[in-house]
Amino acid sequence: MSTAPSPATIRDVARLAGVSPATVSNVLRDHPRVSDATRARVRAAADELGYEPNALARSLRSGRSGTIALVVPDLRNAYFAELASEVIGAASRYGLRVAVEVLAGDRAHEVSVLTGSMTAFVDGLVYVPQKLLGTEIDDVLETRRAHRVPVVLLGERGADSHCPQVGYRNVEASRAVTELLLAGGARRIAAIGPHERAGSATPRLEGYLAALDAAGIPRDDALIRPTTAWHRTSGAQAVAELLADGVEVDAVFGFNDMLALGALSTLVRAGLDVPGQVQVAGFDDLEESAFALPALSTVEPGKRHAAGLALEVLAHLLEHDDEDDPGAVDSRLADFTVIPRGTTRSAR
Amino acid sequence: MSTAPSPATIRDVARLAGVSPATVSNVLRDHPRVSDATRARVRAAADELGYEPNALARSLRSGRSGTIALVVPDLRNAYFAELASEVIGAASRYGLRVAVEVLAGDRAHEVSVLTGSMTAFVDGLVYVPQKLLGTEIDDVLETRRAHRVPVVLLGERGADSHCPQVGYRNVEASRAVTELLLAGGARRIAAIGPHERAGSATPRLEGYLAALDAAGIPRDDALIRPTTAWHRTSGAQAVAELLADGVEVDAVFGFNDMLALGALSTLVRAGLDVPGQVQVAGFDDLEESAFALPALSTVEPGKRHAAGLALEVLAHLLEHDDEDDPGAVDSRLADFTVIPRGTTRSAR
DNA sequence: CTGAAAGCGCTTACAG
DNA sequence: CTGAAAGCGCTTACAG
Repeated sequence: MSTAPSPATIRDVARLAGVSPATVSNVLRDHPRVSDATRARVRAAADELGYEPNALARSLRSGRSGTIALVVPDLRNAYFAELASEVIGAASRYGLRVAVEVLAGDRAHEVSVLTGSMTAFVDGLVYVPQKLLGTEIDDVLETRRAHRVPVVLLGERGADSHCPQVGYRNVEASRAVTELLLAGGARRIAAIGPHERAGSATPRLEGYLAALDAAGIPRDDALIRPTTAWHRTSGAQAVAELLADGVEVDAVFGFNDMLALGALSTLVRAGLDVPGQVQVAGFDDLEESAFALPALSTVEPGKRHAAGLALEVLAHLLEHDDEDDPGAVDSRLADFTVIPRGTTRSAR
Repeated sequence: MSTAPSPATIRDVARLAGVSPATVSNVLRDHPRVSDATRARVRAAADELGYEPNALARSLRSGRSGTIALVVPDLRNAYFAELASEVIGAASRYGLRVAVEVLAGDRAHEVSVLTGSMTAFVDGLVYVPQKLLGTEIDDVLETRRAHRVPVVLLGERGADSHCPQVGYRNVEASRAVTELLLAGGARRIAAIGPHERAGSATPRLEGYLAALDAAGIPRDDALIRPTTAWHRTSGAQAVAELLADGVEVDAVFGFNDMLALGALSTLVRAGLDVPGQVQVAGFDDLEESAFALPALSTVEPGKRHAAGLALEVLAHLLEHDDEDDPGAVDSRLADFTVIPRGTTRSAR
């Protein structure tokens, strides 16, 4: 107690129980072919010594840790926090633990997280790329592939990658939520959030335009307000500029809930009636959105579904790590749900 | 390329470079006593084979992984998400990676996260307890201690534990924010969030009562509204009940920002003027709070400071793992800042 | 049912 | 400056 004791090893337990380390190992992993008497003796010895197997050694020898890593851009962003919770939930259904690693940095940091660190200790990876794009991802993940660690991509940035991917029906969901606005009588819908970079912005713009097109409404570039940062402040500012420019507008579609929430706050502060004068809709269905005033209409893209699909694919790869054709891409899309709330007018 | 290649090992590199594995190891860890010629040959061989050291083996042998685990209750809760980001930032300043593990479950799950899983692969632990209390924590962490993995507790639940702890000045901060309400002219301040269970509720109630006492205002139990869940909905409901009960109130102190935000939304929906008729203040300074309408007055308890202190203590233990007296408790408290915003009236 | 041996892939003194 | 040897703590066939 006074001198720091070395942690007990399997050999200590074996010696105390009067058996071999192999037998201790068999008892501890519930191997059937061990006599009850031996089993009891080993258990007692292990208890007495407070023995806990060294997970590092076990993992090195067996090649399995029972844990996967989830690599996400940023937990301060509620979308990723909620998605992470879904991934953790889905993993537990497969008996897998999750270690979350956060990127929140530059490209070099993203590369170092993927090549080193925790990802080296895990059996598989669910990866939501931040700065890296399709083919770069494949290059960086070469290391993981060499070590037989399967990777599943979650989100839209991995387009050209050879990794299996799970994503959302961005075009369709975006179109559906735009149609909710149209059904409420909107004719001049601002789109907040498009940009040129890879990711969800392009398909969401496409869905928005498709809805307008189907309704016979021509595209008006004055209503399309680019923002690369999809934060609350960007949404607030984009709408403030829209109003300052004197652009006529009767609805706002934020490409994610944060943008929509920022837009909503600007509209309310400006004294406009939502949804009377201006309707608002977002994309993501964050928990917070239900509590906005008025409650934000949005589309739930299928976070839980996507997390479930990602784990289904990953669990499959974990089982059949050697047989698969490395070129085979297994891509799946989650189901979405439009959620009308207080910021939209109900259809007639 | 067609048959899955085994990952290259240090022996493969050694063979190709015509040296011993020990030399390869020395080159890769930038050991100085290696000739430039050998160094170049080893580097070339490693590149050619796409060699990446097996972190598991390295860690087993060297006893260091360069990663710590952060164990937190729930990432959906913005407070923990923001705290996690601060811990990650602080760790990077010590050259440490962070693997986040989420509890979000029952006691048994909390125990299993602490004893097994990723915590077995890391050099140290920053742990924000959820269900476990002081002495139980020590029992569960016996395993980590045996393996010489230092643990630092973050938060208020570990009171009786022998682990070093970092926390907030709950009483003082709570008193200071209550005094902000008093300075704005409040006399009937509701306290939302007290409960009997371990944690921050008790000291925050104490701070609230101390402020009232100093101002010569008697305690009124009708204004003290217990809630165990510190969510937005609980805050909204508590205030709704307060209003329904016809209790006279001119200010609300939510024991965290989520409660305050819920309270604020109920007040605004009820048509009350904030801060004209009722002032509101919270505790935590979540990013979201600055964007409420009106912006929420609150107290920043020192999340970044606490994260920095936790890492300072942990880094110290990592350096001096054997010399320390296991009974020594190193507790530190973070500095707080009162943040007046739109939900309080400025003092005269 | 149990044990001796080999080995997972590294790093660490220790010789030379 | 470089290499042979031992060993981190386990698990895994393989004998018996």
